[in-house]
Amino acid sequence: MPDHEREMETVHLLRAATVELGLHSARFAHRNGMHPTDVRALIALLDASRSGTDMTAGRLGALLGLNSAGTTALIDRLERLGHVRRVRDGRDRRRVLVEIEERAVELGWDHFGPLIARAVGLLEGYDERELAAVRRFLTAVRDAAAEAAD
Amino acid sequence: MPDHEREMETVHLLRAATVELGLHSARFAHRNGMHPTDVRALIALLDASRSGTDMTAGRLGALLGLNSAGTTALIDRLERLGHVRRVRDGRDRRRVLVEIEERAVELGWDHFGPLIARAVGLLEGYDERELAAVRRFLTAVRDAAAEAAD
DNA sequence: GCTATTATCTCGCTGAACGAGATACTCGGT
DNA sequence: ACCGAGTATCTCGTTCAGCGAGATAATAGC
Repeated sequence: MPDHEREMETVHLLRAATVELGLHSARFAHRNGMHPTDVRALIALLDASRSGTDMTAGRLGALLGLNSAGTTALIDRLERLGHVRRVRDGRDRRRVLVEIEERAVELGWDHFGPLIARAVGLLEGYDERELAAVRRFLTAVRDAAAEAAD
Repeated sequence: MPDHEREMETVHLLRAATVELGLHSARFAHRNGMHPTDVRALIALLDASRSGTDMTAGRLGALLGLNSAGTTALIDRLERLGHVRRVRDGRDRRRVLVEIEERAVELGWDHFGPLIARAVGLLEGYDERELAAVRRFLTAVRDAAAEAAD
């Protein structure tokens, strides 16, 4: 049986980093009178916006694992806080598009920006092979966790 | 202004991996009739057990950011499911030590074991410098997120 | 046009977590 | 040895996120 010590310790490091990032996200939520789910919703909206897709209420709820009632309540909360707005889809008027407000984007950047900048700065000191190693590891972990969904 | 493209994409990868790991943990919770907080509690108990520290009710609640009422309810839930047991501390009889049951450890290993094994297997293909790069990155991210707590 | 399907919302309920305060135990000072 | 301050946990009543069931509104197929 081989010696897995350094590899195992690295996996623990990944978990520790994940926990701390979760706590950091929870602080953002708390500081702005929100819940973890609300933050996840904003992140999903930013991702959609970045990729040019528009987000409907139903799709958002499905992404977060909420049922329709919970989704409505979620969007109500975010709308009340001024972080999103509801827009009826003109093509299919059953659908409600959820759009993120500029204010929410700035709020998120204020909180997560410094951390992101620091991580980017760190990686700038890495050579090509080191950066590739990090990317390969993160990609594989992401895919492995995603695959386990069945 | 420098080109941050590859570094920024790597940070997005980290976030994606974090999200997927969170979902994987949520599946474990759901599958066993538990809530995210319960899983976090079990992880904290495993960490304490690994480092030989014993965990009191109060310390557990503080770690998870719960107040005393919530902590009592959490331990009640875990005890009802047979995952932990309460043990009065002999030295300071105000304190309640929370000990994890072997059954819960096995349950966790069944769920997270395959993912951990896969990550370890991946890292075995890395040379010394690549592994060090991954460890350096994760350590720095963990510390940066933890430092932001104030 | 009429029916089936899809998207969202409303209502009533359960349960996690909170604040306030009760209870039980420990420890330092006199 | 006692008393009061401090500490650890638990109890009670409340709030609110999320669920299940079902209502409402718009679209699509025949």
